[in-house]
Amino acid sequence: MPNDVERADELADFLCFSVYEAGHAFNQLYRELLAELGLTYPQYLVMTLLWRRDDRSVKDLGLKLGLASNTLTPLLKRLESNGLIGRRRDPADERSVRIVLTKAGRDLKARAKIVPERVAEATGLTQAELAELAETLRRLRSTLSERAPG
Amino acid sequence: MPNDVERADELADFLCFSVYEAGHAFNQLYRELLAELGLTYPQYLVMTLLWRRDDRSVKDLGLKLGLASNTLTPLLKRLESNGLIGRRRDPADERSVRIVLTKAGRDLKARAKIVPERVAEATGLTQAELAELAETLRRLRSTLSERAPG
DNA sequence: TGCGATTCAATCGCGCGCGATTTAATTACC
DNA sequence: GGTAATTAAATCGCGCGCGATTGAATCGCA
Repeated sequence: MPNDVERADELADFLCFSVYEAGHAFNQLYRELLAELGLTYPQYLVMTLLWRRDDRSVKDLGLKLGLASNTLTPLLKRLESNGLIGRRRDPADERSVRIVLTKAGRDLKARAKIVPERVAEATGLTQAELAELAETLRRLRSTLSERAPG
Repeated sequence: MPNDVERADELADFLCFSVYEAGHAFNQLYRELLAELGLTYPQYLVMTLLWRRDDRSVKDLGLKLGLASNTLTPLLKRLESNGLIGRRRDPADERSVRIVLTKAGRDLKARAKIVPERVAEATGLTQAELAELAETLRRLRSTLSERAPG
């Protein structure tokens, strides 16, 4: 990619390539780290949420991850068939499906402990830089998704 | 997502969610902007490269985008069947396939001009901030992909 | 010249993302 | 209480990403 970016629209294209590539790079990194745990990146994100708090609805997971049931249902079925979670209808509201960790799912938390450590290390960034970048992206994402309130 | 991130490994998880979401947000934004052009985000990236310089090999496009033929070949066939590009074997090296813009593909460049403008606008960032963020992500991506030179 | 190694594109299989639709349960309101 | 509107998951279709493999063309080297 050329470095002679000058105008805002070229910068936007440059940023767009950068975000695209950074996403790929993170995906690749997580893929390698998660391979021995038998998890994909999105599956790891779901497990992370469940390790923080168990027994969530599909809806709740979807809100945290920005995903709907069309993505989550198949993903959760894979986690279920891998023995990491259980899925059952909420007796109090049969529309809702509650996701709970199995023992294997809870036990995986300890083995997954090294993942964020390795990621932090691989970025080569200081804690302060990590925090700043994450916050910048978080704000950028807010700005982008507030636009066009469709 | 909680804001009480303190240790580097929690920051890494926080960053990972942020990158994941920022990627989604960009995808979403581009999807809306590109819908009227009949392009997807990766297709737009390919077209952008071809608008900069026409007549590239699949290999070259792949190097620029970090994609291999398993992703590019079907994508390029879609662009071809939409009449935006042509694909032909390089007579000088029959292993290689050259991608060239059709008239419709070249004409689309003018209509696509507003895309990066809208994106720059939607980020709500100044030119300086755009440039800095893009450069940070570019460096992060370099660091991440240089690790483990597999 | 011949033959193994390399390179490039294509193909296969699987797991996301997501717009759109469907089905079932619950809520709101008359 | 009955019906319409809403809500939650599931399903369908398609387009990426990507590890792995295949097949054809080219290169390297004796």
